[in-house]
Amino acid sequence: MSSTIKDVAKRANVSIATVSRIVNNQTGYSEKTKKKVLEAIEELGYQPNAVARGLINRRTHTIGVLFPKLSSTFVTDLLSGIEKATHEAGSSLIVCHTESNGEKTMKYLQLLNEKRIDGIIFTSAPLIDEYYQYISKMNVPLVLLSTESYAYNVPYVKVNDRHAAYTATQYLIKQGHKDIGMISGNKDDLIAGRPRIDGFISALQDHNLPYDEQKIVTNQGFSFSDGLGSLKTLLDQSPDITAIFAASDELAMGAISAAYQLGIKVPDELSIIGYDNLSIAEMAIPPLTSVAQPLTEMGEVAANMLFEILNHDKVVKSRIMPHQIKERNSVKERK
Amino acid sequence: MSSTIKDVAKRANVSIATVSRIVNNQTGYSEKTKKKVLEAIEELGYQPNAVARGLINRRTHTIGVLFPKLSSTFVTDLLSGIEKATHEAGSSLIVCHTESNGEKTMKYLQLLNEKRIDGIIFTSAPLIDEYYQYISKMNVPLVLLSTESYAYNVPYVKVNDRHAAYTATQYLIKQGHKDIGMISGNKDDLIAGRPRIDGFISALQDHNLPYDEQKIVTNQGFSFSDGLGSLKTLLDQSPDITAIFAASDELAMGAISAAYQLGIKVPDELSIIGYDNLSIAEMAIPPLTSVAQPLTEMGEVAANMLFEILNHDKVVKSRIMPHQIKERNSVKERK
DNA sequence: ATGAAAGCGCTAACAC
DNA sequence: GTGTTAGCGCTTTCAT
Repeated sequence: MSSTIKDVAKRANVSIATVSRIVNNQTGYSEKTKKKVLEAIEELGYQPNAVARGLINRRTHTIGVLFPKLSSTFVTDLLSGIEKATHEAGSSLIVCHTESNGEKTMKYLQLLNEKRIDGIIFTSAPLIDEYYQYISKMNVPLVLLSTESYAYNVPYVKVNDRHAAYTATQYLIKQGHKDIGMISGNKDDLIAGRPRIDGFISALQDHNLPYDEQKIVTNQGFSFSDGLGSLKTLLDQSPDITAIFAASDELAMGAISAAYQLGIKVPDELSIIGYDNLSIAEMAIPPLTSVAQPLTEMGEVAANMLFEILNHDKVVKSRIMPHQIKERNSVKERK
Repeated sequence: MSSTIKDVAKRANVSIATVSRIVNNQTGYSEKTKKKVLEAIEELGYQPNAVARGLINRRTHTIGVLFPKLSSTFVTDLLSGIEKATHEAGSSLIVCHTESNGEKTMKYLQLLNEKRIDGIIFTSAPLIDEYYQYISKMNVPLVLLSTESYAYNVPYVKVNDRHAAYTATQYLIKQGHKDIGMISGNKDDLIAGRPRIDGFISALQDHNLPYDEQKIVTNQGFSFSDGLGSLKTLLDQSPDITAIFAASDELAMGAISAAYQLGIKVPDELSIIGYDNLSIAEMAIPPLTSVAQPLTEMGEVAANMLFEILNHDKVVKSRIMPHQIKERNSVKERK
């Protein structure tokens, strides 16, 4: 049904080469022919076939983004930034939800390869050797988002997790808290788990506050249900704490819910600070103070990096994004 | 860098036609050649070029999904269902976030057309004439998700909003509430706004409960901040209500937060039921009772519908998905 | 069972 | 300023 460049050429009484030149804003035609061709295009409702273009130009104007199962609004925020920047750059986005499953990731990578996408954004998961090797062979640029690689030199966009955790803990300390606990994610997760724990411990030590292992409860992940279960454990281990740093907002929400069930008043009896500043933070009761990551902006930056490489062949530098405390009402000053 | 069918043919000492047959599991070659070719493929790491295939087959194995800005986890749930079914069907998904902006939608539609995607899922927004006409010209199948069209005969997947709202209200009534208010979305939204209001009113009338306009507060949208502002208005208008039906979980969360600020105890002094059963519902304090829509499943169903049309040329029937009350602790029985 | 060749819709090099 | 032609990587007749 849809017409081709041939149809346009025929209708305007020119060759397909001329049509191509005009469609691509090149030079080498008179104003008169241009007008004629444009009219023919209009009349036929001609839209260039991006598939044919992709075949010859070796550029599909499509990029792929991979992400594992994550706290949902975390993903949405990242994604909407990526999507925005991608479309502004005239490309489109193929999303691949890997469910933190290695096999599936390889399948996706293969798919993206067959589709000859222009580049990849790899999100929130460790870039293991197998993936890296495969992507290298694909020969397309790669940007890491909300993750980084210690083994390979791949540009990334993320906040400094250790630093952000330090800031959060320090905030609690400045509010007068001296006995502080942490509900953490997976301590074996070297990207987001461990650094936040390290930042927490550093802050305590730098301020000469007591620290021992009983101050931390670790979990499998960063989810609400992890947080729900962690509060009691933490309180059992360290009954005297007056404040908690939770390594994600969902963890914090879980802790708040658990506190409610236990009859512990937040923030009067216990202060809690979260991490991420998702939209759920403002819905909490009380509204959750949190370390904000600029997720949407991070998504945009990552996508723009990719296009920088793609369009200008530039070597890009990784970006550490700023974090900041978003104050709400879940932390109380302790005199 | 990546090799082509030609390279494989050369390496295996056969013609490209033979390679093509083997790759596509057709007939017309000996086991011996097959083995030879498969080896060559393996050695070269050959992956067929989907772009070239798309050009000749007129099938890109890519579908597009359009959605406006929405309560974020609502989108994620829908999206993950679509994504799952799409990849299981061997296709990929291009996401287009339209921001409820008409102009942008047309641009996306054009883009999807140029990319020659196989089909479209149109989500959660009214299918206006301009879109419908354009998609018709594109000549690709269309499925509506979480929306429907009264003007055109387009298959859709959604719950019966009016019925679901009725169920929610009836639940409140069965819990002994006689004076019930509603915090609604946009009353001019004929897809999700109006039907829920109608369902609410019907339930009241069917049970001989008093109804007047003061019982309902309408909003621009379905957001948390809409809900935050609505509670006081509703209580001012109708001070005697003991229960509220909120037309979305975010609206409900907003109302709960407002109640907290006002010192009103939920559910002891005021019961609240939400709509959607998003993941935030379980994070609320108290956990929010809500009318559940099977969002992920709806996404899967919509995608599968599209593939049904695409692969088997079937005429598909619209699907009304079941809703159900997910009981938590925000509604209290009133004796 | 296998190969040669045409062609999908387009771009770009070359010719005039 | 404009047209002719080769070819991107593949599938599919049509021969053999």
